[in-house]
Amino acid sequence: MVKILVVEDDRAINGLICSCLRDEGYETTACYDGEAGLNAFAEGSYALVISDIMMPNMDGFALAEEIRAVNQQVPILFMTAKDDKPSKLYAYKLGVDDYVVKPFDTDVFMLKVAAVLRRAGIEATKTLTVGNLTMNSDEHTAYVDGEELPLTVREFDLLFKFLSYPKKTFTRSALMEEFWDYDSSATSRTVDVYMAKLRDKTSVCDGFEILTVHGLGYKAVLK
Amino acid sequence: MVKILVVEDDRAINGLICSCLRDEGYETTACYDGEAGLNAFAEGSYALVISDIMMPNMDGFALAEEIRAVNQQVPILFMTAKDDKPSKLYAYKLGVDDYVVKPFDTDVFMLKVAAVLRRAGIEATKTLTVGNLTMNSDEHTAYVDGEELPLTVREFDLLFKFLSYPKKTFTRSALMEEFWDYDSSATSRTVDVYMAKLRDKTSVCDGFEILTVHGLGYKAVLK
DNA sequence: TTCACGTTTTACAATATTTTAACATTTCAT
DNA sequence: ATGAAATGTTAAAATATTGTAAAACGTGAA
Repeated sequence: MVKILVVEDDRAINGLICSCLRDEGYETTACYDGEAGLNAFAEGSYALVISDIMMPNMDGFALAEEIRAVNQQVPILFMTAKDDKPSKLYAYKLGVDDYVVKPFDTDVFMLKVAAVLRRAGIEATKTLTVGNLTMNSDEHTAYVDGEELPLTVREFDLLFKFLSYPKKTFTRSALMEEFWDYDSSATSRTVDVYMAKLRDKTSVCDGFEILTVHGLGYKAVLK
Repeated sequence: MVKILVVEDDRAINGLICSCLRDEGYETTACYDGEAGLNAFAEGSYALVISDIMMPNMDGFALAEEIRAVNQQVPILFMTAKDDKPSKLYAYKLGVDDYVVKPFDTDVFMLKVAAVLRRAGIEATKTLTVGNLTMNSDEHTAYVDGEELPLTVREFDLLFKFLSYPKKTFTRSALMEEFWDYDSSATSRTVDVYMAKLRDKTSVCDGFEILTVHGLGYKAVLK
């Protein structure tokens, strides 16, 4: 199920958008200010964020910035009455994927949503580049300076996850829960072994580093 | 008839591309600058636009922007010598569907064209050529160096799929879901047996190789 | 029915990956 | 500084996955 986060303080508009999206088969979460939006984003895994710009507590720009700090992948679609060029430029600088000026036709809007998701589905989410490393989840391949870096499935999954959320610390148990079978009896020390392997294999990478967070787990940081 | 618009100022390259595309059964229109491309696009109904980036009068980015202003659907494939990241990002932001860096192999290029058309939901050509192998999905026949390669229906379907998405890894369950009956009780090991058969039968092919992705499934890679 | 042919299962060998376990080293709180 | 706890490292052992050949199965044509 594709989940979309809708952040818009005007409850009527928010409701309208959510209902249209649900008609199209998406699952929606409504938030009425930027802060609530950011909290909701941290909770669930959303395929797309649709946000107004002018909102109480935290505006759309600030929200986009906060989201980009933890996630460079998720597409963000701005929706606003502002049609001035500086706002537009600023939005694109933040890595926003599209910009819709209110009032808009819901049909056109839905097409934009579909286009953004399609683009994200085809390109953005499936490939990831950090420094001289490129990972492609379709091919399940990793390349360093153009040369293939052989990774096992588990190694690939772990590295892809870490690089998808740079700076985020993952606990051993969170990783085990996500990548190991429900009934796997593996010790959490297993994760440590994988980290050692990944550090070894990615020692030729120049864009990031896997750090230990003592007492918690691991994280990848960009450099 | 599927019509493709080719916008490229280098007449030699433009001619080469058009001739390859016509060989595959597409109808082509050649334009030698962005402005001419835009006019041509407005005239006819094209299923795909292939465009260079650096061109006189109007560059590829501007052309894509103009096209997107009137048509959000048509797939656009950029073709360029530029391999810099900003250009790439900008291209994707404009809703470009793929990006080919020159010089490129015509085989790979044709496969990309077919893949883009397939994603756009446009019926692609029925024949596929990789190295000395040619497959025709209408006739369900395969030829190696002009000689027929006998394949069963299932073998044909699998091989055609793999070569339609080179480098993409297919899991056993995805393949079973696509090619086996809903209520088929076949084990996923069945797929392995077919892979062995295909590897055996295509051992005389020089254009690709079927690789195992341990823990996931299989993929075909061009060589 | 038998035969031919494609499909599926099975069994075992060959590989590759994952996990354990042991010991080394580092970190952190006291 | 010191010791307990956490983490690093490594290789062998345990598992899991894949390759392959042969047999079993199913189906339609002669």
